[in-house]
Amino acid sequence: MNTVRPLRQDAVRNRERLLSAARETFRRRGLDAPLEEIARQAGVAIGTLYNRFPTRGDLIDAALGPLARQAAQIAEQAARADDPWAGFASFLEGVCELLAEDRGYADLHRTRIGGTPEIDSALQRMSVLKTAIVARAKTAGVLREDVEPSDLVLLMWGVAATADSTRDIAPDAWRRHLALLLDGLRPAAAHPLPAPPLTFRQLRNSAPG
Amino acid sequence: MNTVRPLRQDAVRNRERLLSAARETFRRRGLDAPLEEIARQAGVAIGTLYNRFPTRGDLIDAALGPLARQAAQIAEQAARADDPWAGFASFLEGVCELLAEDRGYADLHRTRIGGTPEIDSALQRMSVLKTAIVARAKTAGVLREDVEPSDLVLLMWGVAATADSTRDIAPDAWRRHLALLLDGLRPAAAHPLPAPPLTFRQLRNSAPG
DNA sequence: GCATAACTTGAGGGCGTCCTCATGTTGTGC
DNA sequence: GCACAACATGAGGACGCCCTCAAGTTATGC
Repeated sequence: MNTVRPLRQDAVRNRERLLSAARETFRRRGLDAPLEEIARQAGVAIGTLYNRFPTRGDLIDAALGPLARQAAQIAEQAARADDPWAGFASFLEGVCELLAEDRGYADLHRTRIGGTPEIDSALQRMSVLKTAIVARAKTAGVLREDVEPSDLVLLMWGVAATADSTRDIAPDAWRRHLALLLDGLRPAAAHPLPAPPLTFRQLRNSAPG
Repeated sequence: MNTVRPLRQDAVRNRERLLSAARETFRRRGLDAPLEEIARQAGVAIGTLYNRFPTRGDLIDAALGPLARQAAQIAEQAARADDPWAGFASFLEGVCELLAEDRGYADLHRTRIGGTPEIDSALQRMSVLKTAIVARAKTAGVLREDVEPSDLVLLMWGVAATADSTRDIAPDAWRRHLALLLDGLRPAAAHPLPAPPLTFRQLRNSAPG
């Protein structure tokens, strides 16, 4: 349990540059973007990248931590909203906005790679808040009773997919998709659902594709 | 305009095997599956594959033609249904079923690669029928007025994405997603939509990802 | 059966990406 | 300013995939 030796100044600078390049590249190309491109954009040799971040996961964790925190913050704000429906809707809209703007975050959201405590705890916190937001909306009678938090995950994956396909051509098209979904989530619209909701276990094991 | 010389018998057999392997592999791995895997599964050298199908597109066209026809058939049946809503819903459900079962068809649907007349005309026919199905449901008053055929494309992409992520773990999860969407498409549920629908032009230029 | 065109084969060059490591460079503490 | 640990570098091996082509094999028509 010895103290971590501080980085040398040039190393700090290069780390900064790498993170900035990683954020940008992951945002545009997703989490499986070539690492060599990130190094090039950072103006640094590929070896330096591997020096600082031995695995892709390490770089992802360091680069996307802030985004995960931002997502948790969105959930917190939504949970505190005066109107339960407005809170519920703004949660979905806020997260989908992140998903639409950042391919990297969308990948993270889908595959939950996060190994670092920072990301894990942020995602955990968001998950808890999501459950609370759903519960509050249900008891207020503004959300249909038969939807579960796990459904929201599926729906957000769907919105992320349309956002992905239309990003370059109509960056707001996903809002239409989401609006239709929201209308389907209101109690007035409810017709019986044909399949059981996903369990947490199922959700954990899905989507490495 | 000379007649095409018939293939040699062994060539015919290899072609058959290649198509069968391609259907299977595309179904499981999507349209960018390694061609070498298809050749291997067909029990044929890679050169033979390139001999018969010079480009990936050629192979896709030949392998997925039947599926495109099947999709058009689904649309035809849906257009002929007695109940306009049932027809509309069965169109979405039928196409989504294809998308969920076959990653290759989902890719085709997203990227519209088809160069062969067979696929092109099938997709074309489906597009026309889709418009008719939407129109009929609207005039019957069972579908909200502000949705356009192009919206259905987006929604289906979304369902395909969730199907993709849950295929191995809960093969019917997408039905829940679709059911929620359908509820959002009913006139009773309608709240104003926040963005204009995609134009055909926009749809054509989207999603090479 | 034979000649020949049709077909098959798989080694191999090209490419992009991953990751390592020997070598060279630079910041830091004394 | 020196010495040394910390760091940076980029060539290069490994891998998987693409696609070609010279050489070998086989079906087909006579």
